[in-house]
Amino acid sequence: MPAHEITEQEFLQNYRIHDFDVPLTSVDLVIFTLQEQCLKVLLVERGEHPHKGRWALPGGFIDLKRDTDLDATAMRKLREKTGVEISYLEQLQGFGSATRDPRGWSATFAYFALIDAQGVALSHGAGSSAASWVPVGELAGRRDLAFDHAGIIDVALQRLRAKVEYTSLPVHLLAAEFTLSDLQQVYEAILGRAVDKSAFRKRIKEGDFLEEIAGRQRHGSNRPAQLYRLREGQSLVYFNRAMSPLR
Amino acid sequence: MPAHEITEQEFLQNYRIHDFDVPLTSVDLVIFTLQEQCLKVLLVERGEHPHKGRWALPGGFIDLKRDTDLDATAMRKLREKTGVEISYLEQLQGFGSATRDPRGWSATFAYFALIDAQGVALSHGAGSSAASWVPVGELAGRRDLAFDHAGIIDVALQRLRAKVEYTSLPVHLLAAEFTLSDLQQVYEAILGRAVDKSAFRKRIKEGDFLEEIAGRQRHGSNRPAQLYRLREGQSLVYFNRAMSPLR
DNA sequence: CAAATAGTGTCTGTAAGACACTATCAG
DNA sequence: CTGATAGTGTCTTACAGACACTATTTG
Repeated sequence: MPAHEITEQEFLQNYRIHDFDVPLTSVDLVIFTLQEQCLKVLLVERGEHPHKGRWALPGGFIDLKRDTDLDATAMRKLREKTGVEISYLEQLQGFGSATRDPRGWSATFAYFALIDAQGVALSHGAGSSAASWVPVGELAGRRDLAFDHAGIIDVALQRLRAKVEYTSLPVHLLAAEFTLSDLQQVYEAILGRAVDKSAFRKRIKEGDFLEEIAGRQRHGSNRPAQLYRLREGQSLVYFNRAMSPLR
Repeated sequence: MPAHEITEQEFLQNYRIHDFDVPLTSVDLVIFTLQEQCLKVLLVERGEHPHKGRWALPGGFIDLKRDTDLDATAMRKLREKTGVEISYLEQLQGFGSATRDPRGWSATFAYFALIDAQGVALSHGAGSSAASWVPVGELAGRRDLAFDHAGIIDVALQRLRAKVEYTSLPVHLLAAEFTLSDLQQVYEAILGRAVDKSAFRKRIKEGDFLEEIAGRQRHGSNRPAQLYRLREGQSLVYFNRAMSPLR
């Protein structure tokens, strides 16, 4: 023990991170996609203890050497599981308690991703033996998810459904080019109710986050539909009214 | 190494949390209050390394023995610093990176609290030598805050200002009994602009989260004002329109 | 009475909802 | 032509903003 007051530099030289207990800290992802008008969540079967063999959210520990920050960890996990490089990713919420993991006090930074699942090949990486897209409707009855992951998915779903009412979020579930009817169907699939076409289109056009792709139309046995793409840098637009009165 | 596949129980018996690196994980609080119509944040002067002597958000490590979950840690910190037992508390966001703390990879669960500061005696607990309420306007120019706390306060302020536009959040900055004029002043202080009295009162009454306190009025040299209190269990009401058009 | 703040009524503008209407393709 | 889906126009409704008006106290 030095007689003088120690400097910050001396303090750091003698500092040992494991001199006191810290919780087990991880990052987990709730990855949503849309397949056949049905909202689905990606789950992986755990290949390791604890909860080996049970289904869980993709995620894992922070790589202290390679991940510069939490977003980097989340992005890496997303890439490892789905191969997807670009998508909508936001932090959902932290979950931490003494009892959520049998190994002891643990905390997780849960993320929330929306991807277009067309052409996504699910990888079976280390630590997970299988992966599958599970319709959110089938999750209600399931008690077999690992840790508190069922609860995390619930919170993610609430957030998604809330944001759909007043933001442009759902575009991220579509491929780069889509029609306004496609987009309307996404809103309807998540909300679980029909929305008025005229009101919907007025709202979207006013939001001004899409641009027509000149000359590109989708043809069917009907009037061709204009194709749109997301305008550069407009990943999330807030409308100033919710989509339907709550009262 | 057992020849058979190990069971979950065996796995847990041999598990050592420090067999691999985990980040230093903490909980920090952005505690807002209103004094003289001015929004302020609680800062404490750090009494220990690192960043000894600099101002920082109140917070610290999770007590793995006593805190059952993250909310409990946040509530405990709030109580230790302010003595306040009941207030509005929500999780803000996680912040984590390799560089935010000189001790190494660290992550924090940032919380967001609103309290009525009347009668709050700031305690000078262990690890902090002084505490003070700093007006948010004075933070813009300050470069001397510890860690990434200036950035965390920025995010908290954005969240607060956004939510004021479409929720009943500001009631939590007032004492239990208040007039509608008091409440309007809080909205105006946070938004930094005047709001129309008639529109404001219609909106609040329709939200139906306040109740008149029968017979209780505040008297001055003018018409007395009805006192209101928050209705039981109505800690946060969402309006279905933002307060002012964003476009 | 005046001064001050509490509280209401009335008009207007904006955007959502309902829904009927027109447009444009394949076959 | 029909059937199908794309896309628009018109009327109504809900509610925020502006702002003038009334109400009730102290002194």
